[in-house]
Formats: sequence, structure tokens, C-alpha cells
Amino acid sequence: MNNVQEESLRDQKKFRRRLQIVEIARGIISAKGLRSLKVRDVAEAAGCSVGSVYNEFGDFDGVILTVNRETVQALTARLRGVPAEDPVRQLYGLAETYLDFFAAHANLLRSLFEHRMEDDRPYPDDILQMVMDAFALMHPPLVRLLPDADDVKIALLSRTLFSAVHGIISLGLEERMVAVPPQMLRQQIEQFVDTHLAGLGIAGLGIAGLGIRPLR
Amino acid sequence: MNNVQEESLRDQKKFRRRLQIVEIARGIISAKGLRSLKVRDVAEAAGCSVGSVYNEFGDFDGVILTVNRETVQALTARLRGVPAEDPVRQLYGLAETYLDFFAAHANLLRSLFEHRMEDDRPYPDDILQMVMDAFALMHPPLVRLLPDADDVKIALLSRTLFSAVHGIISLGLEERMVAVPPQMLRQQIEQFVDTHLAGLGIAGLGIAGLGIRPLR
DNA sequence: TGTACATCAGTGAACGCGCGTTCACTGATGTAC
DNA sequence: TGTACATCAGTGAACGCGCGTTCACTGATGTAC
Repeated sequence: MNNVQEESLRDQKKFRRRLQIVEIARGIISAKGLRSLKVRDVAEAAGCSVGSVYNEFGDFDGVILTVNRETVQALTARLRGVPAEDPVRQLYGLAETYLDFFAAHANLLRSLFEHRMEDDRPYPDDILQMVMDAFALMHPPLVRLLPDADDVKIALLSRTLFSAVHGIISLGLEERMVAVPPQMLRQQIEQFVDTHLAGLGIAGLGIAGLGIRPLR
Repeated sequence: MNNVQEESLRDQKKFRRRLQIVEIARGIISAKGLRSLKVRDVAEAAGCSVGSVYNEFGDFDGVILTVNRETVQALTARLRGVPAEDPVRQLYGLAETYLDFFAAHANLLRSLFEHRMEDDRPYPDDILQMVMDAFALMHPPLVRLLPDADDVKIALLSRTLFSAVHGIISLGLEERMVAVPPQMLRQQIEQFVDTHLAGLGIAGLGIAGLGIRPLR
């Protein structure tokens, strides 16, 4: 018996179960949407009782928030992987990576943005912070492209770009109000970034034009 | 007794009750959000029984959809009121009017965009059509500004602009993920339109700049 | 190594509540004569 | 105008179901000696 902190058999099982529950919950949200997530379904699919879910997560919101937390983390990891050599390409890359991630995990992203807590409890700060950090990834390339702009303006611009791109993608993928065929979304996003950068006085990559070359 | 189609006393009462129910429901959605709308509350506040609500609307979705329908109608009316003399000013006007309407009726707009039907029944076509018509109001000014662009490109551009502005406003008003102080939202929208029009090669109004004049 | 006791995760039936929906009944309004 | 009957909106208690949550109990794992 060594004294190094070691996981007991109990703790290992508990940990595996926890992972299992989260995995199942994520699968259900991803496939059928947050509104279709039920404790009983999770418990059954995870091969345990509903009590165990409560044992591990306190309440059902705990499960949802864990999934959402991991969703931001995965998104952030993907965004961090965008090459940063060229700031213009980086901005395109961030937008396209967001699109790809959103398209692949639409219901997970919706869960992240739409989940409301019970009885007005506040949304966990760490998750909000991670979302902020994620779109702060636009700051460095923007600073490089607009060396004269101060921090406040960069921050505002990055919020604008994020919200705009988010709006185009989320309404676009919904296919309800704004009927854009999914295969055109990428083109639409590229066009958007192109035009917006041009408006900032930055020459874009000129992809998928309107027949109008920005800053020709 | 004349034969001209006249409303019976019964019909009048029925009609007033219907208006009353819709009015109450709108008030509740607007004040507390769609999720807080309950048949019993509506009936009590309207001074009738829950049965009457069902009598008039078939099911509860019927009430919600009626409110949503009137929301798009009100929005469209406001957007049609934007002066059309100058196409550039018209585009700014449409964006700002949308912002004002959204800010004043945030929960009604959210109800319009977020409401999902029970058991996958399709969302009523007339409402979807009205939303499409609303943002098709951008077409004429865009056509005037970009006479060389074909219809498809104009349509795509208007969808992009609508989604982007919608994203900026809806995330902005939510104050959760994207913490923009409400009084800055107007400035943010103006800046966005400014920059995007500049990117399209159109001189904007140059409001609220980044310290960078588009197409200087 | 073995035994006795302590701990604590796991269990799932039962609880409780919210809430949309129904339906047999009532009574006001409309119609016929 | 009055009376008798028909119609149909209005009523609200009761239904039914979904679903998050609890809790007394079980049994596996850990600890002490």
C-alpha cells in the first residue's frame, strides 16, 4: 500500500460512470435536441438508475451543463487549431471552422446558446468565460490588420463579427426562416467575411464574389 | 331584419373574446417569455375559462401562432414605413427599425423565431412567408445600389444581411454570451452596415466609425 | 490472510406537480311559427 | 310580440401523462485490527 494518491476501485467506477452518462447525454442532445433529453432515457442507455445520475450530477441541469462545457471546449480546441501565420486567412479560417463545427454539431451548439437555467439561477460563469475566450481568438489577427484601432474597438469589432457569423450560420442551418441550401452556406460565409474585411479597408481573399471585387 | 351579412351578438362576443385572449397572451409572452405562457393564466387574465380558449383556438399552439403572426405583421408594417428615397439611408433605416422593434418586443421576436411545433407539425407557411417578405424589403434598395447584380445574388445578399443583423441584435440583447451594453447596440449596428456597404463598394453614411473611414 | 464493521455508490418505486386537454353540462342567443 | 325549441359558446372539474426528484434500502468496496 503506497501513499501516493491513488484511485480506489470505487472512484474508478464512479468516474467511468460519469463519463458514460455524459457521453450518452451528448449523443441524445446531438441527435434529437436538448428538449428530447430525459433523465430516464439517459439512465437506461447508460445502464444505470436515475438515482445514479442524481448521485453524480446533483440535478439534471448538471448533466446538461457538463455537456455544454465540453462543447465549448471542443469548439475552442478546433478554433485554436486554425493557422495564424496570415491574419486574413486566419479570420476566414475561424469563420469556416465555426461553420464546420456548427454544421457537425448543430444541436450541441443550440444547447449551448439556448439552454436556460431553472428558476433564474445564473448561467455558470466558467462557461460564459470560455465562450468569450473563444471569440476573443479573433483579437490577434484583427490587431495585426488594424494596428491603429484601440482595444475597445477591436473588442467591439470581434463581437460584431462573431454575432454576425453566428447569425448567418444558425439561421442558415435552421432552414426555416432563412432558406439557404447548406452547401451554399460556406460560400455565403466566405462572401460575408470578404465583403466585411473589404469594408475595413483590408483586401480579402476574393472568394465567391458578387461580381464586385472589393476595393477593386 | 336585413339580409346584409351582419354579425350576430354571439359572433361579436366571440370576436371580442378572441381579441382579448390574444391580447393577454401577447402581454404574457412579452413580459415573461413564451415559456411562461400557460393556458390557465391566459384564461384567468382574460376572464374566461380554459375551455373557451380551446373553443376559439383548437389548441394552445393556436394562440401562440396567432400572437406570432401578429408580431410579423407589426414588424413588417414598421419596416414598410422606412423612407425609400435614398437606398443607402433605407438600408440603415431598415436595420435600425429592426433593432428598435426587437429591443421593444424582444420576447415576442424570440417567440417568433424559437417556437417549435408539437410532434413535428410544420410551422404554418403563411408566417414563414411573411418573414421572408419582411426581409425581402431589402431587395429594392440593394437593386438600386447594385444594378449589375442578378436576382439570385441580391437575394443571397439580403439573407446574409438579415441574418447578420439579426445575430448581432439577438445575441446583443441577450446580454449573456456577448455582453454589449444595449445603448451601444445601435452604434454597433450602424457601424456594421457602414462597413459592409463599404465592402460592397457603396459609400455609407460614415456614422460611428472605427477611426477608419470606409473607402477613404 | 481473515473477519467484522463502516462507508457510500447504486437502486428504482413512488412522489408530486405542472400543465395541456377533454367533456358532460349550463345557459345565453338565435330561429320558427 | 310572444312562446317553444334549437343551437352553440362557455364552463371548470377531472383526466392523464410526462418527467424531474426523492429516499429508504441494498450491496459492493474500503478500513481496522
